[in-house]
Amino acid sequence: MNKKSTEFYEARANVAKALAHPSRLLILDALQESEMCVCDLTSLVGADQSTVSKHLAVLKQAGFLETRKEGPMVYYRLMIPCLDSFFSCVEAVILKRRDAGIAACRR
Amino acid sequence: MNKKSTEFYEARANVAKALAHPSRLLILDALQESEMCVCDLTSLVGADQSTVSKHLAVLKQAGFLETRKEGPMVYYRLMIPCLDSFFSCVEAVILKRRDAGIAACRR
DNA sequence: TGGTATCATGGCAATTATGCCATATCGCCA
DNA sequence: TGGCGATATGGCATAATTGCCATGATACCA
Repeated sequence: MNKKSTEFYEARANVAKALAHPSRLLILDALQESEMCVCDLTSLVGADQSTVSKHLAVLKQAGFLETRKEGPMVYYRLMIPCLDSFFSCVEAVILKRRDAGIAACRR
Repeated sequence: MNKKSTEFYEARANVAKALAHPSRLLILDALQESEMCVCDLTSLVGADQSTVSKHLAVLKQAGFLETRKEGPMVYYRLMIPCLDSFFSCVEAVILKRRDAGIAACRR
């Protein structure tokens, strides 16, 4: 049996942490359509520009995004093609909780 | 385009948050084999029993786990069958960051 | 060169997560 | 009934996250 190391799970937890914020999920969703500059994403998210910039840094550092400079603007694009299956599993969890929710999550 | 609501992303972020801890990922991994009681998982994780119990509560509340009581023991079992695709996408992100170059998503 | 627009970063306060201890609850058995 | 083992919960201290403000850095243009 392969005993997985602590780093194994820490690395995965770091990836999950990058996804653990509504604004970052909104950003990933938007970038599935096409690349966008920070200004576009700032107005989309509706937070301060510095806040959005930090969210983008988190997603880039985690490995989800890459950047492209064009003049004064920075365009972010999605680098992970499997987010669909990722989110469909998340959706399954949400549906599961919604179904069982009233019965199972109340104590 | 259909503008998704804030709750849409908040619900998904809550699911991701449940995955954003190494101990919880270890627990999910272990439960893919078979159901386990809290005492088993406590020794597996190597933390205080109350800590593990709280991790399990997080995973259950998020919709990943269900419980079965047998005498004084509580057995937790995995309720989400798609974690494999979920983690393979996480793995793709990790490889992407490690290479910082070309990495395909294994499906 | 000065001004403006776009992004990134430092710093700070407020919120949230984490982990352990102590303790409560539950099931079982002598 | 009393006691023990298995879990859950409250409380608290510490750490991490979040969001905004202020500011720095860069590109472009008049």
